[in-house]
Amino acid sequence: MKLAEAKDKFLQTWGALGSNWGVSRTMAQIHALLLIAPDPMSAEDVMEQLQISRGNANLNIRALIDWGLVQKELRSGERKEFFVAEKDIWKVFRMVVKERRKRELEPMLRILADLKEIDGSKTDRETKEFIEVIDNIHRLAGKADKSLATLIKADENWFLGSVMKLMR
Amino acid sequence: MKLAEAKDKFLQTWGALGSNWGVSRTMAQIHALLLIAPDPMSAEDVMEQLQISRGNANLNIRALIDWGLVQKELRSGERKEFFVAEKDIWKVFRMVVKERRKRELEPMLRILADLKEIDGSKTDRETKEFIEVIDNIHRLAGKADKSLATLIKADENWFLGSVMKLMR
DNA sequence: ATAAACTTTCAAAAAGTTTTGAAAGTTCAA
DNA sequence: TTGAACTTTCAAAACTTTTTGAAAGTTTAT
Repeated sequence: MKLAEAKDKFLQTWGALGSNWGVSRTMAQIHALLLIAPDPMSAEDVMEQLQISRGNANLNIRALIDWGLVQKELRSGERKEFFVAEKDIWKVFRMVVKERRKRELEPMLRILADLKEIDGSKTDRETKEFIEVIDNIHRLAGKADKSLATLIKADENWFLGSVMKLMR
Repeated sequence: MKLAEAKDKFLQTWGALGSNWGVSRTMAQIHALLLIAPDPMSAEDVMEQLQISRGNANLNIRALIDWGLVQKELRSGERKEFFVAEKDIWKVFRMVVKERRKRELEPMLRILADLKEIDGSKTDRETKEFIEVIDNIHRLAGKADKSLATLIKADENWFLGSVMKLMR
């Protein structure tokens, strides 16, 4: 396989993966592009390489910065902004987990806590079943939340090393 | 909060969550509905409660069965099919992880292995950077794959218990 | 103050995804 | 067999998300 072909395949694959991870297709592609770029790229460079519009490029680069996956790099004497991706994949993974925990898990925990406050006799089957299910979900979600909080802070080798050893 | 209101809120919340997890909105709502139902429900029941069409109900119930989240239940003397959701949330979680591992992680691992086969001098910066990045991703993805394989087989208390203790 | 070099915004268009519902298919009791 | 009771399929419609591109905004050198 030629380099150009491999690069393209990687952009496509990373893009597809992204849409399964709450990161939009283009966002993931821009990230992929920056990941394999040996040097910082300007918005213009990104637009050209991925054949996307100025607005689209701008929007998604901004989102990547928001997620903490890309950083601006300014050069003295240049007005243009350049961008670099975080290249430590373990850090990227943690960033994504962190962001999703904030956006999804935390709101859900609040709602579940609310739902348990349902009033009425815990005697009829419907109510009983409902409370039981919500409670189970709430407990698991709580544990997951704590585990993720720790994972977010953890060092790669330490984490994967211990978990995998543990798992024999 | 009244039971009916709480149920509705739960259906909406679970539906929204689903779309972040590779399970379509309606699919997740049907799952939620079955989760809190004290008894098995027929396709007709689901259609009525969720106000969705026959085709939609059928398609998504089938998908849920595919994912292993819902099971058919036949009653002798009745031609209609009834459906029950898996109510053990930890099992549900494992099922989802298992399915996504198969659908996303495994194909990606194959592609990454391929991408490393790139030919050409590892001397120029572009090629070097590319191989380096792909290799890092491949290694992390491999570790993740192994960890997930173990998690899928693990028992809830054992898993969360040990990981959380470990994480202190 | 001006203009060149950029970045940001946003409404409209395109693309992608999900849902519908009518028609076709299947199963089973009689 | 037949037909009633269901389930499945699929093309078209509805809805959602993403992308575009032109216009507006910002910054900096002169």
